[in-house]
Amino acid sequence: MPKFYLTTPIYYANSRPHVGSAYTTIVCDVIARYKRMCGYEVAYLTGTDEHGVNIERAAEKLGITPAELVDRNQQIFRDLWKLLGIQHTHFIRTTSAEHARAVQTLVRRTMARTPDAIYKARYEGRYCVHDNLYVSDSSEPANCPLCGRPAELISEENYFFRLSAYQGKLLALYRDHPEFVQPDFRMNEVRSFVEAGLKDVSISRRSIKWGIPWPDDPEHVFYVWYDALTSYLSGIGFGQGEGGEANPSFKKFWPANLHMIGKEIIRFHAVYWPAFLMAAELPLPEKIFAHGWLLFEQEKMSKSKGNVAYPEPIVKALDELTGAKVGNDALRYYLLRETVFGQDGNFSRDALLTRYNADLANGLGNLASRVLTMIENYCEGIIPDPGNATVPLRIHELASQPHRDAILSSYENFEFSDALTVTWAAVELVDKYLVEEKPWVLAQKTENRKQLEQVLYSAMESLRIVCALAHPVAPESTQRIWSQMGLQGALADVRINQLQWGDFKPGTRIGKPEAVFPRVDKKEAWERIEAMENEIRNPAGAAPKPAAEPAAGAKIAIEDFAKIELRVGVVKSAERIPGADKLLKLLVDIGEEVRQVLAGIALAYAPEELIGRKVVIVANLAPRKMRGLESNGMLLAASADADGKPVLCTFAEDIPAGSKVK
RNA sequence: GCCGGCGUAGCUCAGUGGCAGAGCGAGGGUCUCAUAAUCCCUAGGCCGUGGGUUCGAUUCCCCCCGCCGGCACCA
Repeated sequence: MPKFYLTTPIYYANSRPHVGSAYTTIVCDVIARYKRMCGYEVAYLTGTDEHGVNIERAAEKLGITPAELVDRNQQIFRDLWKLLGIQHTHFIRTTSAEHARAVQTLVRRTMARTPDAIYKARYEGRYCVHDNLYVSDSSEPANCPLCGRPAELISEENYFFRLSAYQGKLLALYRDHPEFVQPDFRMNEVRSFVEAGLKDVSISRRSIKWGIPWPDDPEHVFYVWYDALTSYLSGIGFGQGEGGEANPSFKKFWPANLHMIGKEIIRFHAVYWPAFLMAAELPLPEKIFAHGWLLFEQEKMSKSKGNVAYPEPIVKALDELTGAKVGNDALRYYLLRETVFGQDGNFSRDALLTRYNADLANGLGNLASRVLTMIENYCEGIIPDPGNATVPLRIHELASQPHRDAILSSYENFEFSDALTVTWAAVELVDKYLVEEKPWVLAQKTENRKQLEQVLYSAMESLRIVCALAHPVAPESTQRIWSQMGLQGALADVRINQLQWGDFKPGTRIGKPEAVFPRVDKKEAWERIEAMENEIRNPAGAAPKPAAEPAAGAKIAIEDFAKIELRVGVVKSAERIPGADKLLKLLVDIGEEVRQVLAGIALAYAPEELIGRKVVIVANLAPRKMRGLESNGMLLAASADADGKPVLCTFAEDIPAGSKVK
């Protein structure tokens, strides 16, 4: 039996999952179910990334230990996956003993096989706590390229991975396997990133405790990305025996056929990860697919905007309002149907409810209902024998092998929207067919019996095939229709690539027809979802959160603050810098001198409107060069979140330039 | 600034060198097996602007405008 091994990212367990994580996981589940129906033995790994400063700090805030925090959060992930019908076969926690062993085994193996791949050196630089990312930018101050938050300054002895040595090998990999990264435009982005040159990366930390200890050097703890990526190995059994490959499950499933990720973490998967594996002399995964983001009502979801959507309210609200278990399939269908996979997509409750009523309730659900009712009423609930009547041409087209194969090929290429569009075209066609043939009229006269039976058989057989083709996306409801049609066993066991017209056995006794997708009132559903979302955002009894998240982490002493010299400055001149989008060159009078300060505020402020304004300057910041120009100081500005435009600090009353701010 | 993509009916998007399409929404009609479901008809849209190639361009090329992504850069 051929194998297929796919993974979701190992989700960071510092908070609960939103629809974005659910999206990735659902997509993988659809692929996993599809592959199983094609006869593959599937290993499907997901899990939680439970180490790092962020977890430490989040736990500290709640007054619990990191272990307690991640225990709690990983359970929320598991519960959600259960609610969404996710059939993962493996779940890895990075705090588990077997994972720790795997990480240590991997690094030992690497040092044994490629002795110069890992070395110890002093790291002085910036680290983004939020994204667990070392910021390679050597300028000062540095900010995280992912989230834009200021990176924290750290200086410590670290183990480094010699990524710089892998530029040529990675480029060769991309050249020989252009399918390695998908979609293709991502491959191009990755390639140009690597062509621009690679720096070595730190893969250990000394300053934190909450991590996996470095073998024979327990002062060090593994860098979170090295730790987390290794989950793809440990999750299926790596880490046993000499070299780590003794486990039969690992032998069977590695290398992964697919790492499904969001586009924001492509660099780690398409650059770091293959380099880590090359150094360890392990086979590389076959494919990295980076999908787009799910925007919420056209905006990027972000906690600070308060527009994070969670999956649970949608699923539960639909289940409650319909009195049927439909929410999960509705969400899955919507996510895969509405967006072009790979691109950014929009998540809109209104569109979801529209899709539910139009495609699921009025479409598939109603078709099942009308066909089953007619079998019940006109054929005593027994599937009729069509004899050797030819299949009506148009129906036959949709049920034919080329058509089936077109849908399967869409699944194969992760073109879920296409697969569903074509599958649902079959639903429409059968509806049309019924209107044309009018079985309810045929049933009036006994001489039409043969034709009636042929029509109803064709409709049932089409419905059977549609259910099978839609099963990976809508597993629960298609199974329910399957059972109502009198078909035995699990639809999941059907070999989707061997579907044949005519396999529906005449004489089958159907089950009791029952609405699979009851219609919902959109307004009512919308309000119910909204209410449940608010419940999650602001749990009853919980104190409302302060609007601005306090700078994560430990308090500083007054002496620390005293090191910072803040002064009032007056902007004397301001001009754009050629070649820079965001940067302005300012001359600022701070009393005893006029300083040249560069500030990244060009998107928010026109140069001319700044002249004469009183601003706050960090006066004792070390000079730094940007775009070839020296900056002597830093302008203070506030921004709502990572994407927000900066707003300058200013004064309501008058105050002379040079005054100290404290 | 560099690289890439996009700009088509109210909305979401397909699409091809030669009569501009689908779904949703809206309007009208129809059937009655069905979940007030199905099915049929109806949108006269400068296919972003301006040039060019061509017998002919929405589809090929160039400029411009607007939007988006990656890199660089940045609070």
